[in-house]
Amino acid sequence: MADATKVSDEIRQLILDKAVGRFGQYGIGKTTMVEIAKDCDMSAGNLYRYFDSKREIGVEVAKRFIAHMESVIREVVRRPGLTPVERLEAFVLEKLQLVHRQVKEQPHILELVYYIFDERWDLVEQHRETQNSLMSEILAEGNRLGDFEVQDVAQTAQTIYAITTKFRVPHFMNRYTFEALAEEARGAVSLIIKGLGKR
Amino acid sequence: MADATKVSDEIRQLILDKAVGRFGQYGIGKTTMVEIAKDCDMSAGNLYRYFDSKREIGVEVAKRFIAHMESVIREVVRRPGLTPVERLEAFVLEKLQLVHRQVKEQPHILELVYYIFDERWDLVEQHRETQNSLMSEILAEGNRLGDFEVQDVAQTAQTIYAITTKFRVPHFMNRYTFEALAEEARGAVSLIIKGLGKR
DNA sequence: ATAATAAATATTTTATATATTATTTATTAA
DNA sequence: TTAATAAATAATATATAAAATATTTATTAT
Repeated sequence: MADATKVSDEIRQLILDKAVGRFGQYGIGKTTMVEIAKDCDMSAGNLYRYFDSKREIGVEVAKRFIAHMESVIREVVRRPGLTPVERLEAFVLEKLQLVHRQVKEQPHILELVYYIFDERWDLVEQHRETQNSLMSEILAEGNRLGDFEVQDVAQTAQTIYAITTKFRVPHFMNRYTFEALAEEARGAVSLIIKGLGKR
Repeated sequence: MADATKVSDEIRQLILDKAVGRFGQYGIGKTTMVEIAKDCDMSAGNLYRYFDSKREIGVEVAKRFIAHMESVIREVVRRPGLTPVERLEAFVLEKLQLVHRQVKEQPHILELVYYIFDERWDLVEQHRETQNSLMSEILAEGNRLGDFEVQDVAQTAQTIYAITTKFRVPHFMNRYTFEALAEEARGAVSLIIKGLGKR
């Protein structure tokens, strides 16, 4: 039984692997269930033993993408030896870089994210909470080391997340060059840092 | 001669007046040139003596809307007797309120703004410059009165404009309630103000 | 019993015809 | 000569038919 579920989870993962490839290159609309099935050496109908719908596959792929971003950011931010200020800066600038590169290199994956924006707002909120708690971690460490003097850590984290929105929403990536955004982001970070410091 | 152009400008304004009415209520797509012409008691063909295209009418209506927002904000921000901090807060919160109300009451007008996003990015930049110089005004006054201690006024104004993006982009108005956004905006303003203060 | 398929059906997308509307031009009035 | 219109044309949007694709179901294999 535990075995059966493991096998079937492996097949789910296989399907998702193949789906990312197609979705990333051609977009969800131009990818057919038959194509995904062929990539997995199975029939289209059989996909439905593992997912309810193409839509669900799309959502799972988007979830993976979000999870990937979260882990990259987490790793960068927690890299040993950084000061809290450096962590905060990394948080904002790495995310910008990540999203910007994605927009340029595999814009189709972002279709899926927009998908989630419309259908699974709960996942967006969950992501935001994850990011907020990472930011809270940075702020708390800053407080501990005496670099910051933040009263309400959680609410300040939320504020910082809100005001750095421009630097991670795909929409803006096509309007400005990466350098223009990065420049603004650095300005934002240094203003924020001043705001966090001792009075 | 000066007379002729005045007359023809009056007709242009009349056309725009009628167009706003239709566009605001039904959107640009559902409004026909014949309808606008009828509202003006003229033939559809005659509209082309005053505008090159329906598209141009749309752009001019959007320009008006932007100009209206600019004047409301300018007035609020320059209201006598406010402290620089109050002006800054008014700048952010009034804009939020204005856009939010617009989204709820006449969403179609924002179609036109998106229109401009795609076709007349120069107007968006011009608006941003206008807003930045208003913000610079606030910062300079704050410096003068000793409330702020801003090194580079212009660049700080730009930063503030960038980090308050979430509070004026229509897209976000449907995702969050007004109160949620206002709460975040207040948090943002107070963080910004700490960042502007003396070290 | 579980896993898979192939065939049947439902849904969605795409292509095409039709109708509406934007724009231009020829004509008339002030 | 300027302002306007009505009629003609070009472009766009809407409705419809055809094709492609997603999903379900009946059947077969393991």
